[in-house]
Amino acid sequence: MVSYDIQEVELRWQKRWQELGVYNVEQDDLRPKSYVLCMYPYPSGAAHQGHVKNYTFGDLNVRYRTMRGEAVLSPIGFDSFGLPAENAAIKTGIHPREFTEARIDELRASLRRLGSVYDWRRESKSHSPNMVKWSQVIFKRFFEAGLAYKAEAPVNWCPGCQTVLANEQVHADGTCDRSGDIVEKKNLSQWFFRITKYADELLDSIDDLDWPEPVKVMQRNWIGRSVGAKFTLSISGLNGIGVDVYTTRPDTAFGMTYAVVAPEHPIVAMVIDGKFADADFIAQHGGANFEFDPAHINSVAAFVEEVKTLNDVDRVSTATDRPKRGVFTGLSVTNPFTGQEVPLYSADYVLMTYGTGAIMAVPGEDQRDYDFAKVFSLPIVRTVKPPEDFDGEAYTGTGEKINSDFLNGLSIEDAKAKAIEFLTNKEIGESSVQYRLRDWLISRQRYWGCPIPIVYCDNCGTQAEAEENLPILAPDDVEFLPTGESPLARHATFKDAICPKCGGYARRETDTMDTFVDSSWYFLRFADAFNDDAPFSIEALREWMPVDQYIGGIEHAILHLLYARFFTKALSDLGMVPTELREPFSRLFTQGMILMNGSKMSKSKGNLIAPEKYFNSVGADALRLFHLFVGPPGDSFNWTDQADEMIEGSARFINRLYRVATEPYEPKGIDTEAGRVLRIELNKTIKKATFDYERWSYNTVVAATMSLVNAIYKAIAANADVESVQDAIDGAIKLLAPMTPHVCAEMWSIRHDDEILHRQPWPSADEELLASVKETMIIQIGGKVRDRIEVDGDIDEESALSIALASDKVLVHLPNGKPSRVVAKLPKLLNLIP
RNA sequence: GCCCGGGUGGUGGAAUGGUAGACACGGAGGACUCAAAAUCCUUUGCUCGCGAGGGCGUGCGGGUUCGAAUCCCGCCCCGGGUACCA
Repeated sequence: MVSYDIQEVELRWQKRWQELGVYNVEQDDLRPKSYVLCMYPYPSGAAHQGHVKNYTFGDLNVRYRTMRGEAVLSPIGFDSFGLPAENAAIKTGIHPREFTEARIDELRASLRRLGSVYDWRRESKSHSPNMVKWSQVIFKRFFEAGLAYKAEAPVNWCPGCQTVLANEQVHADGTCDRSGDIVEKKNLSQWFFRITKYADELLDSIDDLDWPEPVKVMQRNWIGRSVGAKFTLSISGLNGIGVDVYTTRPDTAFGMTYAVVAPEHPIVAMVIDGKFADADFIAQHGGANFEFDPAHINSVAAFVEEVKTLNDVDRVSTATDRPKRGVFTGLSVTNPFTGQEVPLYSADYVLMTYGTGAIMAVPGEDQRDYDFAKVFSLPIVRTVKPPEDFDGEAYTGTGEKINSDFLNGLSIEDAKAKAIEFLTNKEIGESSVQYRLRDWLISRQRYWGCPIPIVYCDNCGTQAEAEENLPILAPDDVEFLPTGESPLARHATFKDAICPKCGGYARRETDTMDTFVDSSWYFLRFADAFNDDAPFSIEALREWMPVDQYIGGIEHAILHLLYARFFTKALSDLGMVPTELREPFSRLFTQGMILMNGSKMSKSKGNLIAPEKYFNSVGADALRLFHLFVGPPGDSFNWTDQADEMIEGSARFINRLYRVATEPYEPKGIDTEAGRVLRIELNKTIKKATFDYERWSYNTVVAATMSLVNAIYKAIAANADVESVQDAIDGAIKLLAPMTPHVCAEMWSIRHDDEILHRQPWPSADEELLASVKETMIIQIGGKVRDRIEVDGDIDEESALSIALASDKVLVHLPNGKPSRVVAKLPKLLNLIP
């Protein structure tokens, strides 16, 4: 079946593109600039099918845009810090650097073998001293600007990874994104990035991004802005002690029949400490009429203990179907709207980490409160009139306000505003905006990451390392042990530092940064990869940023893409990137996954079908073509036995074109009409393929080109003229050049005296020729197709009708011999209504 | 539960309100060959009919329209995200 030496041709062209530097670009390039980037790959070794798909899309875009006359920045690098290398070190004793470099070499070789082209001079590796230095410089600037801070907080600890995790790395069911272990809560002092400062801008500017809608929706939900009111509920019988609550429904305050605090709320600790049974404390707060039954101290303490023993999975995952649990605190609070006292409960359906950790409970209009009220037999009052036929429990719909004194009769919206006005006037509350988004925890108790460039001085406190001392590199002489303690913390001298302020002894921070920090700015470095003075310059970023086309997996919808957006905005405010650069990625494409039996094809599942197998048999071009042809780029593909047959089919098509492109064509006689038909087909295909390239419909580009090749074979069988046939072949080669680059380059160079195909301009369709083509007019009777007739492209309704009425097929279905009505979309369609 | 996608031949899929099933894979038949492979050609939604031709058909039920896979309403199923966020 093979008609050319695939291995030889593919390797030769890979070498040639590299030597010619076709895809090396300079800042002073005069062509229009664009930037195409695939997401920073983690180097896990040789490429898998997911990589092949991803990098084929990337490479295709680079080559297509280059042929369209653009100077395309196409860089590549490796997200080379991370846990697997360190875990391997614990297991095998091989240093993470050595391990990682070997994996990078494998992945790099795979990408080259795939035929992916890059400006390799710009290659980056997160663990290189150069990149570590710039990560640390950026951290230092963040620290100085108050965007990086250290705080004690309840954090997610993964026992499997032996480190803390960001909220974004913990799944809804409380398991670790990477290892799947159940994440534990620990109170630790950790470093955070103040991403919440940008919550509003991160949310609002999503609208303007040319990104897939599902990704935009996920980011909006993750940031989770909600608008409502915050106010204080004072403890009945005491002065100066209260509980702040947050609600999005201040209009329902008249329906508050109890209040709830989270088990971790400070007021709960005060109950357990016996504060409310302490005569001095009560006297201090003017509690002459205060009543408290000390029996509650034990029952509250017991409840808090019970909750503590539950991990997140127990507490959260069965959220909606588990009966509500809680305990009466023994305290009452006063509803400021009604003046009534209502009981204060503690329950774990209220989370300390959201809002104020306390709520007013309105069982009439909130299902969770309703469920709790039922368990504890608490009163339920409706403040919104439900429809007549409402038979649910809590009513959350719209309606007229009732049982709400001065809010009665108002709409919910108006009542909200008036309730906030009431709180503001009484100076016990105000309108408030809350976010689901938390600050980004970046500390990791691991070795193979970028060290946090901070020292702790007994005299001067927490200090950023002096810039001239950067990079701070992790020492090589460490022991990798599965103890859960970072090798850096155990190292004899790494901790020893000099305070940059006073010059005295200081203790060095031993935690490293989350690897998502590295991938939050690497794309900026590519634009100015040779800069020795700064991570990047404003001028270079003005030339190349933002990334015009970003390509990667949907699994990064929140984590990487949100962090990178935050970095861009923060760096912009710090003056390190252009002020007008607020978003890093103009257009995003998320490719589909490769599945096998319904689950993701991956090394850990042991269901990999290695690309090497195909590189060594049918070649990279055929494998690329298969991935492009199999379906829409955004769709997942379930790998079955049929895949091999389809890959064979791709190889067959390539050979079919190769044969016709390289064998001499000597027609016996000339059929000019056959030539004309082929010419029309060629120009139609150029038009369609170009349109489809622009809309990322690569599977239909392949289909259109296959049709063209079929037409070429037909034209040859019909003795079409040589020029028409040769033009059609050249056209097909150009249209396929971004998809199957090697064989196309080879065919072009054979046919055109060693010319470089990928430096050729993109073909354009002959519109004049296309305008002269006859169209097929569909004749419908009452919407059903009854005949098809060839007509001129500019036919008018009158002639179309007379042609139609001359057709027997039409007249059979038209009892009166003429229509009662005519709908014409000429020249494509004529619909006659009987 | 809520929020996104999606449901079309034996299979992957095509069709931006206008010929449903392009293009492939697989199947069937044929040519070439001593034979096989490779290659080339024909055919391939279901159904009635010898045929010309007709009927049905895009998860299900309604609707809008001259015309619906496509738009609207109500369901069913599959995939993903999210999960007591007040």
